[in-house]
Amino acid sequence: MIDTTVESEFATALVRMSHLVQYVFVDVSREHGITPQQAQLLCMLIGGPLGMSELSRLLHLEKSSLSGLVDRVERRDLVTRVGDPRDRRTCQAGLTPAGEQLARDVHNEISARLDAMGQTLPDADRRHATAAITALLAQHTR
Amino acid sequence: MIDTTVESEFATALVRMSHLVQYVFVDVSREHGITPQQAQLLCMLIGGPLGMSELSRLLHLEKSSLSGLVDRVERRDLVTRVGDPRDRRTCQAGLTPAGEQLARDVHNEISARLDAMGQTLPDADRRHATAAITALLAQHTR
DNA sequence: CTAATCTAGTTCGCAGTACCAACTATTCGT
DNA sequence: ACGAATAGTTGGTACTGCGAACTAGATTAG
Repeated sequence: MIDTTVESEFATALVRMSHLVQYVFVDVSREHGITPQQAQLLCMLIGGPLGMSELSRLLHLEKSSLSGLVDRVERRDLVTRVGDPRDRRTCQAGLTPAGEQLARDVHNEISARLDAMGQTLPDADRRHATAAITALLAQHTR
Repeated sequence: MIDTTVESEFATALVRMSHLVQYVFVDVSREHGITPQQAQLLCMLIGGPLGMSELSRLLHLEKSSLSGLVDRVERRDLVTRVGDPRDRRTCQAGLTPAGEQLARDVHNEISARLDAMGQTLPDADRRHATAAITALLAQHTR
């Protein structure tokens, strides 16, 4: 039997790294009493409120999925929907004070853990890898 | 108001890269009619059957979650449970021929897409980044 | 200016994910 | 042989994410 499975060190490294990052997300979110999806949403709102359509695009979610996600964090008083009087169809999701605090805590904790991992790398290597990844992201995020 | 949010380029790059990889996983899995979790399980079994406990550890899932996941792929005839006569408590999950084919297809397609992304990087940069990530993974995977 | 259309978001039903607690069955230690 | 440890399953709950159908408000065409 022929082994038809392609082995790419690059792809393998990315996939395994991705899982490692996911696990950090899961762990930190859980420690703060929310789900990773909710954490991602909160972190995305740190920069300011965003419309539902915008969020749905940023999070790669169908608008119906997003409605539910926002419902659940709103029920926890972490986010509020604010309507726009200029276009009464739309609304913006923004962080409540509690949500703002939680978002920053989660964001900082995740950054701290990933940075701690990065410390095991020589500074030059880490900077080089960061630059390469950032360049790759720039190419593949429209 | 003070901005208490830490900004780390390294952490940000990892998180965004992780999401990009996740989207590839979601897209490819969907195109093959399975969920990303099922795809991850199938890919993990390419190397041969594994016990439920082993899988639960590798996938960071509670054993009850894994039972359900294996149930669902077994219902689709992609995986079978095989009991061990030497220890009648345990069982191994292994790929069926259809599962083997699907696993390889999904794995190859994911690798191909990630490699294609990597092509936008100079060879030296890509190799350097791969080495750095691999080193980091070695440190943080027991 | 109204009718047709488009857009923004919600609701509903469904399958899947993941957890915990409780359980069964088997094996191991003494 | 009996109590403890181990492997896996079951059942209940909350959350995730999709598609289809829907509501309401904005926009465009005639």
